[in-house]
Amino acid sequence: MIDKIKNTIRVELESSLTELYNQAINVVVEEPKSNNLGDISIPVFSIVKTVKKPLNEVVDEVIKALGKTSVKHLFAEINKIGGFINLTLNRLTFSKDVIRDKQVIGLNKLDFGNGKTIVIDYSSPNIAKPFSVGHLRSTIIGHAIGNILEKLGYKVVRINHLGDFGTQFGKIIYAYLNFGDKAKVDENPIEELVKLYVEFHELVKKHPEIDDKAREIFKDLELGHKEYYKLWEHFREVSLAEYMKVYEMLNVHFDSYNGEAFYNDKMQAVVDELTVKGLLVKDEGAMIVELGEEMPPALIQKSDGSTLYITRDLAALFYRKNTYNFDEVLYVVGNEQKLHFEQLKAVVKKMGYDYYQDIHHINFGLVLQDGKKMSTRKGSIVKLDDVLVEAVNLSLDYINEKNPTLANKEEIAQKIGVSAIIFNDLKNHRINDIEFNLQDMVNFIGQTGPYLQYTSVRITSLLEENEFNCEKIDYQLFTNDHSFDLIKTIAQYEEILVKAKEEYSPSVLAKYLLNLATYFNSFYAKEKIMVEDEIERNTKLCLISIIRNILDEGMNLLGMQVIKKM
RNA sequence: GCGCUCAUAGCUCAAUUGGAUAGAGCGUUUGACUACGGAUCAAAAGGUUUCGGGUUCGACUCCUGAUGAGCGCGCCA
Repeated sequence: MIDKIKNTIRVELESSLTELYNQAINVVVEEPKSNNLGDISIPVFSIVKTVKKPLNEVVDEVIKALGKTSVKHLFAEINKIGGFINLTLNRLTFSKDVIRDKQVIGLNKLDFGNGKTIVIDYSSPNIAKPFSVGHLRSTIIGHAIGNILEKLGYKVVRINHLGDFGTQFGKIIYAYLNFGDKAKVDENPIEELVKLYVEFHELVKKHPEIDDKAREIFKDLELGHKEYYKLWEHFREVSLAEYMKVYEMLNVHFDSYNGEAFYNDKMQAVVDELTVKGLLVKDEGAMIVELGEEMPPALIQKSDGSTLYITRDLAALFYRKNTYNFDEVLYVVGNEQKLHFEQLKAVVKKMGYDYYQDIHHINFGLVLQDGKKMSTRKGSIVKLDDVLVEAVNLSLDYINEKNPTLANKEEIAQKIGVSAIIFNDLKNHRINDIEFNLQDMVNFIGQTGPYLQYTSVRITSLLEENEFNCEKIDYQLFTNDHSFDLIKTIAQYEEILVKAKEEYSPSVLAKYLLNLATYFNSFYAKEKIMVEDEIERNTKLCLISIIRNILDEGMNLLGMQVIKKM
C-alpha cells in the first residue's frame, strides 16, 4: 500500500516537474531510515543537479507540486530537512484504509501473476544417494517459491527432476555385481548403495580402468540391457520410497516425478536438431556446441555416443515447453552449477528460441562442513533424518520444560522441529553459503521459526476465547507509535510477496514475518488487550486477528506448520 | 592458470538496489509477569563496512588494484 502511494507520488511529480522545468526529471521516492523522520521521503539532490537551480528553491517547488498530487490528502505533515522532503502520513485515514483492506487476507489469491505458468524444478535428489542437507535446501526453497507464486496468482507446475540416470549407475551396478551383498542392499538400500559408490571410488584410485567398465555398463543400460535395467529400476524404487518419507514430513508435493531417465528416448531428437542447425562440432571424438570466448563449449555427446547432463536438460526443457507452455522455468539448483545453466541458456539461444530469456537458475549457496563442500564420493554427507530427529527431540524437551501438560506433545514437537529447520534455511538470502551447524539449525530463541509460531499461538489463545467485530472499532487507537508500526507493516504484505517473487527469495517474506512478529510482541508488552471498554477491546482484537492471519498465511507459504498451542 | 561469487559487531545476517545517525538476532551484562503464554519484552556494551586508490552533492553499495575464502573450468551430475 505504501509502495502504491510512493509510486503515485513519483509518477505525478515526474510529470508535473518535467513540465515545470521543461526537461526530463527523475524523482526518487523512498522511506526514511528512522521512523521519526516521517513515513515517506524525497531526496531532491538529483533534481537540483539536472535543473541547476539553488537547492532551497527546488525544495519549495517540489513541495508545491506535491500539493497538487492525487494523494496529498493522505499526509498530515510535510517537512524539509536539508535536501530531503519528509512526508508524514495521516495516521487515522491510513489506518482505516489498511484495516478495511486487510480483513480478507488469506482468502484470496492475488492477480499479480495473471494466470501465467511457471515451471519450477526443485529437490531433484540423486537416486541411490542419501537425501542430503544440500537437497533439503533445494526442496525447501523451491517449495516456498512455488507457494508464493501460487499466492500471487501464477499457475505453478512443480517438477522433481530425479537424478535417476547417468554414469553413476554404471559405477553402482559395477560395484554391486562385483562386490555387493544382495541381502544387505535389500535390507538397507540407500546406505549400502552409498557404501558401494564410495568403495568404487576408492578402488578407482588403484585401478583406473574400472572407470571405463562403469561407463560401458551405463552405455549398455542406456541401450536397454535387461539385467542392468532391472537393477536400475529396483534401485530407483527403493530410493524413491525413502525420499517420499522426507517429503511427507516436510509436507512437500510435486506434479511430476519425471527424472532424467524419462528423457532417455527424447535425446536423439535434440542431437538431430543441433545437427540440422549446424551447431554440433566433433572435437576429440566428442560432439560439442561451441559457445564463443566467454564460455567453455557444451559437451552434448561422449565419444562413445552416450549423452550427458546438458543433453538431458535440453530434452527436458523442450518437453516442458511443449507440455506446459511455460512463461518462465525455474531451476532451484546449487551455486556450483552456475556455468551449466549459463551454457544451457546459451545453447537454447543459439538454437534460435528466444525463450532462453525465461530460464532462471535459482542458485543457492552450498552447505559447507568445516568450510568445504560436502561430497558423497568422499562419504562426507550428513543425513537428513539425523537433523530432523534432533530438531524434533529438542522441541519435545522444550515442551516438557515449558508446558508439560500439553496434549499431543509429539505431534506438536514434530511441527515445531521441522518448521524450525525450514525457517532457519529460508531466513537468509539463498545465495549465502551456510556452514552446517546443528546447533544453529535447532536454535529456538530469537529470529527463529518457533518465535513466529509462538507469536501466532499467543494471538490465537486470545482470539479463541473472545468474540470481536471489525465493524465496531475506534481507529484513533491506531495512531500511537507502537500501533501504527503494526498498521504500516500490515500494509506492506502484498508488496513483500511481489518483492519475494522478483528476487526469487523467500527470505524477503521470512524477514518480513519476523519484523511483524517483533512489532506485535512489543505492542503486546505495552498494551493490555482484554480491557473493560468494549470498543477498545474490539479494536485491539481486530488488529491482532489481522496480524495472525498474515503470520499464519506467511508461515504456510514458507512451508512451515501453524499450531494453536505449544 | 582462467572464470564466477563473496568479505559488514565476538558469531549468524540486514541495510529501501547510490541517500540522512550502518540495523537486528545469538552470545555478554542488567532490568520486567497478583494484565491476557517469560520460547516474550525493555536497556547497555560491541563498527576505520578486509586493505589501498578512484568516480560525485553523497559510497557498505559503482569502477580499479591488492589480500583472503568458496565454487566452477570436455567425455560426473
